[in-house]
Amino acid sequence: MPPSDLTALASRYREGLRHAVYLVRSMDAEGEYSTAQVSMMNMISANPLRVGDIARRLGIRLPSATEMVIKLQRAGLVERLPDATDARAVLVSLTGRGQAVLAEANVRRNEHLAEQLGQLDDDERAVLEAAIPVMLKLNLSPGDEPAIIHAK
Amino acid sequence: MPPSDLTALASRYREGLRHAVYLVRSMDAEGEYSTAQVSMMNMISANPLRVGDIARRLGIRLPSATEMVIKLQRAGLVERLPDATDARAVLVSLTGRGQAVLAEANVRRNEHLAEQLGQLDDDERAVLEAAIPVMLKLNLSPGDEPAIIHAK
DNA sequence: GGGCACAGTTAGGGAGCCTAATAGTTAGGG
DNA sequence: CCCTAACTATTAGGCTCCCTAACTGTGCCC
Repeated sequence: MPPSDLTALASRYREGLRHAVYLVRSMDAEGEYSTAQVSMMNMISANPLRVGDIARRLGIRLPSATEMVIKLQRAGLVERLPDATDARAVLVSLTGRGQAVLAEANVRRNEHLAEQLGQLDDDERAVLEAAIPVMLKLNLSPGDEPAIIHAK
Repeated sequence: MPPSDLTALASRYREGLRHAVYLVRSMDAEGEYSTAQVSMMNMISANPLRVGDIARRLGIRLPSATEMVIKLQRAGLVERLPDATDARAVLVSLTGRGQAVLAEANVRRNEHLAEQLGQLDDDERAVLEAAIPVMLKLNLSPGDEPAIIHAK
């Protein structure tokens, strides 16, 4: 594929990305908990994770993860436990209430989005579904560096 | 399509949306100007717009648009002019420097994203391209004009 | 055991969004 | 006409989520 076509596709995909951001924002506006919070809770729902692991997987810096954890802890959704194998580390796990809230938030968000998806026809949905794995591949900063680095 | 499949698709698309958000954030980290700023500037690059029109098309509230305009004005990229037909309104237009900065920002962002797209194979790119119009359809805000971002 | 690396927190700051309250302008009905 | 209701934008204050820099405490290794 010639570079000029790539750039043209990039330009159009930027529009799609912008709309995706709006969609996420509209979902955040509906529910009690933000996308960031729900993502973090989903991340630790299977196994407790260290704060550093959370930060790395969310693509943010450690202090940002600490801040989010503290807020969720104050809301009673999350616990901070010592790691038996390393006294420096802090394990973050969902409380019982956190599990309930998370389950409900996931249902809510899925239903909200399903409502939007219901307005598409079958072909459009198939096209969207096929694109999801590609969208996942496009994630920059495949593991190490956070997505956001403030210039300056 | 049964509702249960819709919800399952919603759940998977949520993951795609999350990655899209990361991608946008990583593009913001690279350049000097944010996606929000570039979108606003693209919006007024053809014709000056009123602050209210900008807010509506960006899907944000009036005070948020005012704030963004003021910041861009202080950076010398944008001007606020009176509307001859309505003394209440304020028209926002790009300065010469704003036009130059915008053109360069669009090029840089497209090249940055094109680099990512270049790592896909042709089938994946075709799938992604086909999904863009569907992504745009998903963002219709009820009652109002759809938020259309003019990427260049 | 001294020094360095690592995990996390604290402190301070910025972008970008919000609601509520305010000032100024327009337009329509009495 | 004028008065009021509706509209446009701004100001004020507040929130989340992200950042860097500086700090505390722990682990490791020579």
